[in-house]
Amino acid sequence: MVRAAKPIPTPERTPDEAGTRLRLVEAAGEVFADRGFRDATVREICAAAGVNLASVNYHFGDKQGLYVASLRYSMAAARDLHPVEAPAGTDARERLRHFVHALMRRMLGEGRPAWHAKLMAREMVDPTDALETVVEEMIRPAFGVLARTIADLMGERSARSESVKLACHGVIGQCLVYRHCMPVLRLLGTQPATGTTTADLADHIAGFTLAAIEGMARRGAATPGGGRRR
Amino acid sequence: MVRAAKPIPTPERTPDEAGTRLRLVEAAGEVFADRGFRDATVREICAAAGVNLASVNYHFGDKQGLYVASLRYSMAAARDLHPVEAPAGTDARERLRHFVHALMRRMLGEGRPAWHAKLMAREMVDPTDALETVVEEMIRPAFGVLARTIADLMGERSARSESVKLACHGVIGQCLVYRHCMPVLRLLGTQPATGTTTADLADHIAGFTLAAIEGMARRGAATPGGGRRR
DNA sequence: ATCCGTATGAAACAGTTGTTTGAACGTCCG
DNA sequence: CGGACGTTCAAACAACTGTTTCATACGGAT
Repeated sequence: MVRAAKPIPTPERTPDEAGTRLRLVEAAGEVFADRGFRDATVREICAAAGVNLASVNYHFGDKQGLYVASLRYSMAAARDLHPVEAPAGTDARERLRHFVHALMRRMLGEGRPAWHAKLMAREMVDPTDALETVVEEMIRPAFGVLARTIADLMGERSARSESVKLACHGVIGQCLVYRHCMPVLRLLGTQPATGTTTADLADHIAGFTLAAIEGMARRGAATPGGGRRR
Repeated sequence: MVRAAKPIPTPERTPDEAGTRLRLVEAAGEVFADRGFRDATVREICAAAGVNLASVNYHFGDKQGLYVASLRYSMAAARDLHPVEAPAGTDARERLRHFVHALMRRMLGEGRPAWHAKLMAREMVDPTDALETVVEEMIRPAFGVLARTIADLMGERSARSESVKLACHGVIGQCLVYRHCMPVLRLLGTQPATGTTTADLADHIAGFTLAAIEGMARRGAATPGGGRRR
């Protein structure tokens, strides 16, 4: 009766109220992350959160409402814990390194952000209506940071040139493989050696990318003259 | 009664019998590819195949049986249409180019192999019991081809060295991004320009990778101590 | 204390799912 | 002809899902 008038009661409660709502979002994030939106049942989520079955509909309207809430929550956490933008004034090579490290920590991070990347991976492979939000609030800004960095490294004036875009895709792909394909790598036996840290992987990817960009510039400039990049 | 004794009646029928069984596998491949295993309903698959609802249980035991059948079917198609191994005697650079082209055609190919890569993508992001089969029959052989090629390019004796593995992951990641993230790229507006063909993308990835490998070799040779950052 | 809006609880509802059932159909062989 | 066999069919089943319902408990303002 009262409830019908407001499917989602309030966008956010008073800060001290960290009860059912928050526990639901956190449990949901974890369950959605490793079961997927459809496979995850609200019963399982509620059990994990220790709340009543009806709570999700009361607080979030429906299952999808809870899903986008947990998505937003995990995006905010990732942005806070692993910002992709380096301090102003950092040179392009170090900015690239910084970006790759942040992205890799997002991909392979432990704890809360652990399911962040899983959620995103699922959202990419089979998108829901929430994908647009994710792209606009999370991916587009990060991509802009990367594109400007790459453009600087390549000596391109526009961060929107085709070759910059391709290089960006390459960087993202190199990172993504460790989130999207980890079960495969494990079965293959090519997962990073036990001593290898996330930072080691990030260093390799940044180095690989830098070598590629400089190498391609050298090759492009080789015929006319000895034009060196640095 | 008779059926209980053989959940999956026969592995393969006589060649001319290209009826219910084949139509089911093909319809299932397509539906599984863009709905996912759980979201796809046997009702939808049967409707698409124009067969009775009970056929899937009769011919394949259960839904999962149909799933692995369609997975095998699509793997075989991809292997036949886009072999990753270049003719014997091809030099390493050209072998890399060949591999990347084949992989990219698998990822972005039209028609039958279109859903092959989608199926694989889903299987990687959220694996079922079938993943092990996929890895052994499909991914491991292909990975071996790539690893030997990269090892040759890097002048490494062993295709199993850590740096070879990392470079392989990089190549695969660069290709994967176009399958796993296409909806994101579309929303971002960074999807390949309209004139860009799959072959163009493959050429870029191969060139990028070659430049990276050669650049890293040069850098390593320049400072014999091992030019490590950080 | 009483009232009222918010929140939680247990149970039920309605729809969809994979799977099973038992009958019908066609075909080959005796 | 007449069973036997492999296959298809429409209908039903049992389990599970997201969602709703209505009753109850709590907490502060009157």
